Amino acid sequence: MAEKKKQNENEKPAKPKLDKAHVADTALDLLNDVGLEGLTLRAIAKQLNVQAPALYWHFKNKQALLDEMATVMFRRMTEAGEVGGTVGYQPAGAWQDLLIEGNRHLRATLLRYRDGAKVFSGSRFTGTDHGPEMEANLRLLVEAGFTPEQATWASSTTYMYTLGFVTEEQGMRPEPTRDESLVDVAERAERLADYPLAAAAGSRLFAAYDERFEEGLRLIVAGIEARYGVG
Amino acid sequence: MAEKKKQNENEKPAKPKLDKAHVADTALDLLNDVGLEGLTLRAIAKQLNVQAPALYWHFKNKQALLDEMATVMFRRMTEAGEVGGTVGYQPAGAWQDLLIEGNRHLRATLLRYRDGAKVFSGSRFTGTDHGPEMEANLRLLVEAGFTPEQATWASSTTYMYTLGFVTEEQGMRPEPTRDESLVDVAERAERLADYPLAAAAGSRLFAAYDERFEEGLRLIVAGIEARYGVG
DNA sequence: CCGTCTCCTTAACGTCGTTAAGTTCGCTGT
DNA sequence: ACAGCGAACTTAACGACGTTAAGGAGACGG
Repeated sequence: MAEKKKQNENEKPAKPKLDKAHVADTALDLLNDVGLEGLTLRAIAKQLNVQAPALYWHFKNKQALLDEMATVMFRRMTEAGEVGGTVGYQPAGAWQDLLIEGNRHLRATLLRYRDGAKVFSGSRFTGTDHGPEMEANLRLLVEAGFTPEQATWASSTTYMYTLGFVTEEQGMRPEPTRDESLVDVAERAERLADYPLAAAAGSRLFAAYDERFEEGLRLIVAGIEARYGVG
Repeated sequence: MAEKKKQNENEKPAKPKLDKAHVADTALDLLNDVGLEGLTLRAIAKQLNVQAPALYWHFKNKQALLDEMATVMFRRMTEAGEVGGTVGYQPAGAWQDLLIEGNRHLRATLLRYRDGAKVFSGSRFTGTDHGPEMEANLRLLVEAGFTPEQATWASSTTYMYTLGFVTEEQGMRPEPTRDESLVDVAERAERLADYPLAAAAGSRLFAAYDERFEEGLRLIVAGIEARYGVG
């Protein structure tokens, strides 16, 4: 009875003791394969070589798991060494770069996971990991000359825009790898034949997400410059 | 052929023959009572004095019903006599009023239904009812001096912002009538005690949605003015 | 009067999130 | 060395969900 630790060659390859982080990681991987509607507790459990109710030892319910996933997404977003992620790092550009780079990175992070925006915006963070990031961002804006209120409005507006944009983007083509749209653009153009501007807008809308996102960001930043008078 | 459509009505108190519009209307009413997660086919059917599978005669599946609900929401939004709703109506203000009033009205419409933004952005319109509205909006912008591309970007950016905003807003306090927030602001402030700017931003964030939405809209419109040089 | 089409019913299937109860295992104190 | 105990899981099951299959009532045209 002495040597029962970790030998036993032809048995299950791994039983590395579940924990919150591991479950959330596995669930995020699975999310890319099956999407949010296929992300069932049973599927996650199977991926972990475990039965579904085992997850209830680590999470009070499915929403708590989703919250943890959102927190992991946020952590990955900030620890990827992005602007404002590490306190004290002063970017070469001004506050404009902070906002643009930050939201660019937010979008990129959400796009890494199928239905990433829905998971993210449907959940709330579990800890206070978002505190330092938020603080650094706001302080940089305040130091650039904004009032705290203006700083809040500026980052909130860009944040809402990015979340809305990616939610729509992933609703149209939820696969992060594939490139095909869910909407048949030709069929749509036919249906809207009587509305040439709307039809033409459609072809601009359903393609070139990157460019459209960037332009929207630039619009908001230009508006902040204009209204708050900080150049 | 059949002229004998609607006689003999003094029988049961209600046998009004289901149709798509009636089902969608009832479902929208029910949505305000039970929310999106409580909006089951069985609950909708019960409200219609009908069994759940009866709905499958009118809709191919639940998503088709949600699409119809979104279409009804859009129709109600435009037929409420809003800017650009009726073709040819020239608002007194400039394109700024078109964008601001239009998005204001979009938000108001989404807020009328519990989880309205989620229903709306998770669905696609069923007909071409949105064609005239979209066309009128874009044409007004083009006539104001925008290129078609700029017009598309301008309305798309504000649209994404509004959708993202209301989605977050309803995620925090999903009840359209109640006023209490889902987040305990005091408890949150305590958790973020070490991050004064973030904590202060929180109290600005979780209250005064109206003001925050308006300010974001003004920021975007100011950016459009600045970047596209149309005053 | 018969057949057909429309619109709905009853019954059931498989899957979902979740709970209850029991089992295994490793640590701890004595 | 061993009883005890709590942590981490299992098996079993419940009720509700979206959805499908099959059938039945009632109006209509020939």
